[in-house]
Amino acid sequence: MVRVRFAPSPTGSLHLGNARSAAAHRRYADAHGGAMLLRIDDTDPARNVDGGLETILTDLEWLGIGWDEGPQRQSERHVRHREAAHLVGEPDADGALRFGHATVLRADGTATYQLASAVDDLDFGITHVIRGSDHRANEELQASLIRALGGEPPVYIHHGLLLGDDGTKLSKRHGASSLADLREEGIPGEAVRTYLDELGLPKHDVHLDLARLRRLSIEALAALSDDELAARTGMPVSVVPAMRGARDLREAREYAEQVLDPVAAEVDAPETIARAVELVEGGLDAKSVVRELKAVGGSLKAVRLALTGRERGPELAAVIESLSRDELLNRLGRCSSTTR
RNA sequence: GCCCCCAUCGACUAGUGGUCCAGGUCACGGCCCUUUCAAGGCCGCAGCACGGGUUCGAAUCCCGUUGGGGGCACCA
Repeated sequence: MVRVRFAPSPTGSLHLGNARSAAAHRRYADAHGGAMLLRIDDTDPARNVDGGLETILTDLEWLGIGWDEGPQRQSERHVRHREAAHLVGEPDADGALRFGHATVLRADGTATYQLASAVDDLDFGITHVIRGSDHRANEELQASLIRALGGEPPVYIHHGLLLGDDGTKLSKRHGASSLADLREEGIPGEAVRTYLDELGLPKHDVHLDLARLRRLSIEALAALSDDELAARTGMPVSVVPAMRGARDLREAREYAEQVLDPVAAEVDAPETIARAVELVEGGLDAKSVVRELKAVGGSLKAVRLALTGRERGPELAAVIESLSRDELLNRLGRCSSTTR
């Protein structure tokens, strides 16, 4: 029975590297009919952030990644860790316990990552440890610790790292790389999940490809039904036509707001506006209205301005389609009266 | 400095000795669509890091070089 554990530290929103690891664990467990344990590596009180656990749970849910056991906080296992440290460690001059060259228990009695990780992997019957190559050097120590405790070490699988633009290990300083950042930017969770799954677990490093992520965002949006798109953006279904073509949820919201909240604008094209009013009153559909306006050489720009107050935005036909007849006449009428 | 890992278009990759004068996707460029910005459609550019082997035959195997990354904490 395969058992893996995803073990983030509660230091804030997961960055893409961690998220990639989470997705890889889920996939590995599923592929082998195994289980995934969620473990919170919070042995260092100094690094723990308030609400750190909740943030991680939110991130995982957003990605659609579930787990089978946990969350298990390492800090809650300190008694067992201390016991194990005394089993294998040697006291040093500062009152800490060491195993070989590594400290396993600090002088204040708290376990270090090396110890806690090894003990928990052993106690929870972890069969495969999947992690980035930045952990490669930890394998020997941790395996030794487990053997010293009378256990059999798991299989260690190290994969290449996710690199930022500068070609170094992705970290907070690279910016816009935490899940919270991406969510803020309007990238749908499933686009991120797809991207992470595409990464797989190669041994070589991989450059973070933001362009690919944006591409997947466009595709994820295209795959959403009208109702889903409306729900995700918190906008009424009626304005969905105006949101199509947006590249992310934030942009979709902006498009919708343009239609929903027009700003005042000077429009100087009375003939086009009058014609538009006629066409709308005539009950023509959006596309036909646009076609007819074009046929008479009307200024579509003026119509857009009249309807949204802006010079740019979603395709005019989509804007018209997103508005009710009354609202269309209202906005067009308001314009023709102010320009006359 | 020492130890470890890796190496196909700009990026992500397919490719595991012949079917590869290397295929796909993204980016990029051009065209079309669009009286806006996108989205969409079509076409195109571009690569096996280098040098030695092994072999009838190498992107695929071996060695070296170069390049890149990671580690060398009482951080995880």
